[in-house]
Amino acid sequence: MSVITIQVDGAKQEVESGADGFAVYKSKTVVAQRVNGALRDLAWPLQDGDSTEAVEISSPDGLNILRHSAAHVLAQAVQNINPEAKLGIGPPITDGFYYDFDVVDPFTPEDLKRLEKEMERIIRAGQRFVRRVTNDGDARTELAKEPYKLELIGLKGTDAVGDGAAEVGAGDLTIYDNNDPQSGETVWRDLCRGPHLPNTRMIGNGFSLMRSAAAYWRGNEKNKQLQRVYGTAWPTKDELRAYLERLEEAAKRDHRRLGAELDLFSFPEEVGSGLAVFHPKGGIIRKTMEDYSRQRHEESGYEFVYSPHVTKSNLFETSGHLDWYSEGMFPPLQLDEEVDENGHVRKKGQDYYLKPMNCPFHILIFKSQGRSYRDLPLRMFEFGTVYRYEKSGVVHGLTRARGFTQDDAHLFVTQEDIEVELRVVLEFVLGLLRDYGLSDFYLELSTKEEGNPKFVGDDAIWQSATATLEKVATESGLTLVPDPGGAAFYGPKISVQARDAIGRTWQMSTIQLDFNLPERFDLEYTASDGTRKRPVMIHRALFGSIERFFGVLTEHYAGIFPPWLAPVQVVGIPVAEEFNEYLGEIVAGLKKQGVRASLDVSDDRFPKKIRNHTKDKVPFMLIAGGEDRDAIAVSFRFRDGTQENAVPVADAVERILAAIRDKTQV
RNA sequence: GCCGACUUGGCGCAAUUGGUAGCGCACCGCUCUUGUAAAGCGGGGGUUGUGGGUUCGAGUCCCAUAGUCGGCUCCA
Repeated sequence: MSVITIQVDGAKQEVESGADGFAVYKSKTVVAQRVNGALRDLAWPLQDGDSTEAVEISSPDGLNILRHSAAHVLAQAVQNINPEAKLGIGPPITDGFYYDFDVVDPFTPEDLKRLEKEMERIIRAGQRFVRRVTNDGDARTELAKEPYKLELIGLKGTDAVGDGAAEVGAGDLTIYDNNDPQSGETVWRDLCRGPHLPNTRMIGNGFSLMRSAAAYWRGNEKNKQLQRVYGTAWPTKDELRAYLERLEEAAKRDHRRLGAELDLFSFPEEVGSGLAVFHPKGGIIRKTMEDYSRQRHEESGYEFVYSPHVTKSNLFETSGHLDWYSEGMFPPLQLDEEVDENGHVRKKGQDYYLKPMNCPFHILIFKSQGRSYRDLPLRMFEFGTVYRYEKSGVVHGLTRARGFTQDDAHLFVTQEDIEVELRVVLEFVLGLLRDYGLSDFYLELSTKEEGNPKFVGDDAIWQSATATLEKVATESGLTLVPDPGGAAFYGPKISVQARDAIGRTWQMSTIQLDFNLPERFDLEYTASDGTRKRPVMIHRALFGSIERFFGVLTEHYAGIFPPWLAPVQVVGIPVAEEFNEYLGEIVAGLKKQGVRASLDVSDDRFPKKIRNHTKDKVPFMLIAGGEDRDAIAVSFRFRDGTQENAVPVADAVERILAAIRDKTQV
């Protein structure tokens, strides 16, 4: 036997010729190897001079391999139970995997249970995943009964593969056989570029099927819907359990659930899908958010404007919205048409639309008089309520509604001022988001997609606008992620993405440059040299929509709002009725200073009162009995159950006022 | 919009194969109430989302419709 020299995890090693990953890695937690930078099965034979690195099951690559292998096992289980099922694709995704099937009947929850059992059987059998190189012709014969796989073979090597990349890649066309370890027989196969776990046993018991849903083949609405089964898979049962607990935790802070529990808002069926009403407690939070936003805008040179909710159609014809986005608008109200007895139109009617955007109104305000360079930058701000006809399947609590209020501003600036104005706006946006308690950001630069007719306007203008945005974004020091094709139809944008308390990211603020609408509306100002020039518009919203931001904050805080936002900031809880008067005076004093404080004089007993207000997530509970009254003190209790006794009243009041004033969390 | 599931007092849930709609919390009343996450007793409240149908009989089966949920597509 000859000997070859290879690099194993950076160290030189001599091994027998023909050795593979199994010969090099003995650890059971190594599931694959990276050979000369490419992910390979452990069974991949190593050549002289190769460099190989171990892929641990718990590494990002390892988890993907585990999950992709679990997807194969799922597909095998489906075809074992229903041989007529046609295979779509089955890639790993964040925290799990899915596989798409063309089946006559959609999967039921009972089906999923049965599939899990069958998967367990396959996993216990310890089937080997074996890679086999094939070619177009052979693969087509072998997979003749799999129409979707045949389509993928035809797409091999093209960009159109998209999600199918797990099946066919740039290299050889490969099929993975699942071989029974006893008989050596191939029991199942799938077109796949791999790599895979050495055998199914390594999937262990850390997997679970989560749900089924329909999904369009290759993500295209015009294609047939396949039935998708989602699963999750982890190296160990404990990690699976921890994952399910994380989901449970996220469900607990779902703003739709907290909205009902804390009596913040609701979506009455009588009003319509996606249309919220805010209850008094939610109303206080919302008003506080709005008041603070107004105050900051005022301090930063914005002027406040107002515009109506409906307008004649010509406004949105000029803006271009009716051309491109009429599907997203509520249908028109047809007014003023008069028809005579013969059915002939005597007076032509007029279409009115609910506004899906505020910008055209602000533009009209700009146009209401001749503008000079001295007026610029002109910053118009409005809490503008807009209505968008979201498709019925996409409405989602406050985060995707059909009626919502944008904290919308439009800045009219000279070409020369764009950069400095953008910088100021970005700083303003980030500062304000921080005040509301979000602090972990990155930026996304949404640009135009070449060749897509959705994007209007001159290429050169797009390029310079994009370059300016990129420059400002980069200078902010935050991470900048490209988002090709994500721009608005009228211009590129920066969006601020914020991570919440449990690490989820939300798109918050957007700052969009617009060279298009000023053109369409023929906006002009007189420059210092007397010439007429066209201003540039910057669209920006911080919250995006107040409702959505409200929902995000609710989830970020899990309903435990910081005192300045909490609907009830202080509750006085007397140990017994006798102390109502003593505590009542303290509460009255707080109220006089603008604190949202109340005294619990209900018939409930003392412990019940503590329970009630803790559940309501009131930040400060002031408790008083005989000891406290004698010392002119209170017992200061917090919603996490901690308490400080014998706090002098003046100290307690000062701490409450400070927390509210400084917007700190307690 | 597409696929699937779901909808029972304010909220969370029950109701064997179709056979008298129940429970907890909340609410109302009374009694009690000085120390840290649920006092006791009593009471009211639902034509089971809505509209049709099948049946001697429908919360339960069928159709339609509204809404919700999970995905897909979409998100100016």
